[in-house]
Amino acid sequence: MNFKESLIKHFKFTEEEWQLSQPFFHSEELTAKQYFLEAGKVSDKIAVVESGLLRTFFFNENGDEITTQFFVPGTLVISSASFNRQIPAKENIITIEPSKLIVFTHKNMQELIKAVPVWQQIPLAASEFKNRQKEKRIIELQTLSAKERYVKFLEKYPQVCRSATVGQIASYLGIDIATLSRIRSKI
Amino acid sequence: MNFKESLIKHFKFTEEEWQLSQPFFHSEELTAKQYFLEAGKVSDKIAVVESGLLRTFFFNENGDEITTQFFVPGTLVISSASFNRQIPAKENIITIEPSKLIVFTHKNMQELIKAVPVWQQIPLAASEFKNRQKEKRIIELQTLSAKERYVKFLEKYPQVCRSATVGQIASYLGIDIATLSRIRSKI
DNA sequence: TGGATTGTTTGACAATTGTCAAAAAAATTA
DNA sequence: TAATTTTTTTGACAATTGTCAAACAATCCA
Repeated sequence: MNFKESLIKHFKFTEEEWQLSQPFFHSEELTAKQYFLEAGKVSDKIAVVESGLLRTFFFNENGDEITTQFFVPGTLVISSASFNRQIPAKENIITIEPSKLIVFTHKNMQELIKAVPVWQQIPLAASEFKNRQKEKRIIELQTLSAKERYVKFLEKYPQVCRSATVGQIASYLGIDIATLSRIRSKI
Repeated sequence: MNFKESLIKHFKFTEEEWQLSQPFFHSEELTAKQYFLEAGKVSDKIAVVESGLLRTFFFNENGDEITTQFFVPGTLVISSASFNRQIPAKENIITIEPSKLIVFTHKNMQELIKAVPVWQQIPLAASEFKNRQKEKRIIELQTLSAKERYVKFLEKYPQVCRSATVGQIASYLGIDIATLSRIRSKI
């Protein structure tokens, strides 16, 4: 299901509303390892992934990269804190693979909501969806062993396992890279 | 800062808007260990904590209670999944101490938004706030050792440490109860 | 009050996970 | 392609965390 179809399905967009909306967003293609957002800058855009793969990361006090999110096709790429409050981002968002995105700038998003009222409901729905995702992730980190977390990750993100490095996945799961390598060798 | 003051400060409520809003919510006092929401039921209300302490928990496959959130004064008590989508809750919300709550029913909340438009912005703001909270919690679970998580918890929730049991805090931090007891004895 | 229940601590030990270093493999680029 | 860089794996070992069981302490009511 692509972006248009899911708007029609989940938010009852009409064909007309879809047509009216189009001028307010655009497509962008990023090559591998290109930044969508850099730490320290104010995020002025969000995007829906059409194809490819992205991740969010920051540097911890030891200078190690900590990956906190992966963005697969169909998901919303956003730094909530930076985009919603227009403050500098603490994290980076970068492509892992070449990716095609549907991009909404902060300004266009505001105008789109005014121009096509059905969009009013989207930010809350998106925020609540992210909330439910994070809640699941919290419970996994809270209750599962390293091996169990990896097994669930494999099930949920089989594509990511092919493109992301062991180091990226390890930091996402809160496991040491050598430990994850051993877990993988036993599966 | 109480509930009224924070609406005025963060959402620019006028005295009149506050007065108009009052008929749409009410105060409730719960004794210790009283349920605010039971797993399996559809949540029909949310609340702001005036005083006291609550927690969310569910049972894992071994039948152990897993505490996933604590609600201190000033915070919003909600099961997002159940309240927003009106589906049965997977988790319980229960008081730890006797608590005083400002309660909004699902029906009243809808009417309040219609009657006093300044409320329109609240659900999104609340959802985004919860998102930022959860993001912080994820990073703590992902990057900190058991001891570090407990130290941060102590700083953030000194009140909770006094009322909650070691078992509740341990499950919240994803630590075995005996291990947390040992960590505590060394601080 | 006293008995029962619930919660906490502790010991002995086991399992899991992390650290450091080096080797092997894979990816990048000159 | 060859050289360089990055990533992954592996070994030896250490530290952290979990398990099971028992003792101890605190709380709850009858």
